[in-house]
Amino acid sequence: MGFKPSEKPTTRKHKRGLWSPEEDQRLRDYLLRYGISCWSSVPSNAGLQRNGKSCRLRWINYLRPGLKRGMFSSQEEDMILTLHKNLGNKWSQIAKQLPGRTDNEIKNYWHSYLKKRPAKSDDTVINIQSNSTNFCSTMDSVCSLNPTTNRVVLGIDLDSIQNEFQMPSIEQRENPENLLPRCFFSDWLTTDNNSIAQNSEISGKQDEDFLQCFQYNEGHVEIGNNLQDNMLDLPFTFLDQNTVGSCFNGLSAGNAVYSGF
DNA sequence: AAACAGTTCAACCGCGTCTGG
DNA sequence: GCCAGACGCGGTTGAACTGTT
Repeated sequence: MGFKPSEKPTTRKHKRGLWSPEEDQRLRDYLLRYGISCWSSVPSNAGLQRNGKSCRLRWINYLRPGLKRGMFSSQEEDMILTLHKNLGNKWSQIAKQLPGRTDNEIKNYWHSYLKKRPAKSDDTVINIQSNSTNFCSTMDSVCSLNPTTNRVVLGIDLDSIQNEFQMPSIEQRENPENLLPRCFFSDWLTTDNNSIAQNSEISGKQDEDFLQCFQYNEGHVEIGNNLQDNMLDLPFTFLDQNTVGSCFNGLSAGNAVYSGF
């Protein structure tokens, strides 16, 4: 934190230090309602004495829906070790491969636990490929390897997703007046850079299409093949794009569904 | 029970990159 | 091309917590 709360200068423009529950609530309410256009304007609009940077960090690391709290599973540990071996301290890149975890969280975990741990054999990825057990569990989702297709399958409990992300019910979906708040799938489903657009079988599709494909495939998305070769270049594919519903047809233009976070 | 040491993790800082004028 | 503001990332800090003596 780098400060002592008791030493807060009264002349400081922005409040610093730990966030109070009231501040969290203000920020959460504001962002869920209006989304993010410009972080620097968020504090004043939300009635906070923080700076935009602090708000952004608080949101990303703590308030953002879909974050997974608590201990890392052994599978997650293995993934971090494998990815860190390949990437080094590219925490944001590593975090993208671990749904629900933040770069800060992973970085802390690395420095607190993994760095001190004796090196394990580095066949984690091979182990992933050699059996079909889940290797990545998150809030209500699991990643596993489809041994037939040799692709990673992300399976998600749609009920929990709907609750967590305030997705519309079937009835709500049919009513275009019911617009979603922004949902926050970017770190669940995106891979690095533009790999989706570049490599995906849905190249060229827009964000909404992507999410539509995801949602109405019973929560299953295959996210790549040849995992062993390059975990960071995972093209997305969809098990069945035809099962997409009209779930997000009610979204108005500019009402980003999952991107931008 | 108190003092000290070690650990955890939320938050800050600084810098590089991106973007729009 | 230049500049300023915004954003994103990795490194660092230190309060709070936990364990040990």
